[in-house]
Amino acid sequence: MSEGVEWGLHCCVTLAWLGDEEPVPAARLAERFQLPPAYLNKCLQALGRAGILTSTPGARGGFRLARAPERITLLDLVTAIEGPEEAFRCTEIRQRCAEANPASREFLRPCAIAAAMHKAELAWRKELAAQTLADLSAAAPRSARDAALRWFGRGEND
Amino acid sequence: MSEGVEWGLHCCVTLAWLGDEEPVPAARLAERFQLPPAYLNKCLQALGRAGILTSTPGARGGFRLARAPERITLLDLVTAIEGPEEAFRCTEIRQRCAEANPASREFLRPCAIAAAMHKAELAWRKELAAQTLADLSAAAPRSARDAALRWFGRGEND
DNA sequence: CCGAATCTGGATAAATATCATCCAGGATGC
DNA sequence: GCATCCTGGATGATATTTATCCAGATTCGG
Ligand code: SF4
Ligand code: SF4
Repeated sequence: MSEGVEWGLHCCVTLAWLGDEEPVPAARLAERFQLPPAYLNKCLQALGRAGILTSTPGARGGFRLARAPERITLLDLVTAIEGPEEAFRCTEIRQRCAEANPASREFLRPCAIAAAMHKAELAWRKELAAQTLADLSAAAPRSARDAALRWFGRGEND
Repeated sequence: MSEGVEWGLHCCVTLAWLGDEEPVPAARLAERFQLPPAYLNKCLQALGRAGILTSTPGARGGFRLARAPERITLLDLVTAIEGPEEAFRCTEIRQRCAEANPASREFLRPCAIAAAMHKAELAWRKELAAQTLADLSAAAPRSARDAALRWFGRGEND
């Protein structure tokens, strides 16, 4: 799984803590986590395209959550970064069997192997969809949240 | 996910169909699915090390299932090929926070993010562990099994 | 005992995906 | 106007996956 998922999760949790009063520049988030600014920006762009973040260009611009943390699931986030493809990609090696008969109808329906892997993938997605950003930010210790607020200079007004 | 998982699944289902009367050479399995023989062999070796297949060297040697298909789960197979690491690897970017305080005990316990991703991974593994090779070979259409038996020249005695 | 078949495992190379940087363009606020 | 900041494409570096090859070791059949 791409490293950007971890980055995106941390950034989103942080944005949830900060509230969406004013956007946070990508460079500032990168600085916070000591991540490569340009590449983190690419990840945040992906989250923007997925409708998880909204971006405002220009001075005093940046990123903020596009909707309430309660309505952003981990599945949304993972899908935005990793893409919608399943982990198990079937390459249809079955059809390459030496005596494969193209006329056979058997190859049209998904086989048991693909179905089994798909079922497991669904269980994974379901679990991710059951957890929201709000859960994450609530589960973190208060001290972590306070530290983030302080670091971003929002300690007093929130 | 590595392509070898699909190969391994197909090979194991086929081996389950063929029974373990006599082993099947890797080259023959590769021929069956039109896969690169040398690389497929590497995958089968991994299954061997994981205790899913047993290999017999020498003439008339090859691979066979190490135990009954009912006792080989998809999780066994996937883990053997993909390795035991979880998809989500935490790189502890939290500790890189600008004001990270090494003395803080907060960094010792796993954070909410890692816990959430781990929970989803467990759901995936659980689903994989619930399905066995026997389920797969039973779910496949009879014609597929018959074709495999015929192709391997085992149509008469099984 | 000999030779063909077959696995083992390490070295190596090719192909691909991931990670990272850079830059020109456009938008926004001061 | 100018500094800030996002956008998106091009490009390069690095890591992983895929694939090949070869020198042993083992077994079988004759
Ligand atoms: S038989 Fe199933 S797993 Fe194999 S190639 Fe076809 S769909 Fe994929
Ligand atoms: S806070 Fe959680 S997800 Fe982030 S680096 Fe630490 S353990 Fe990993």
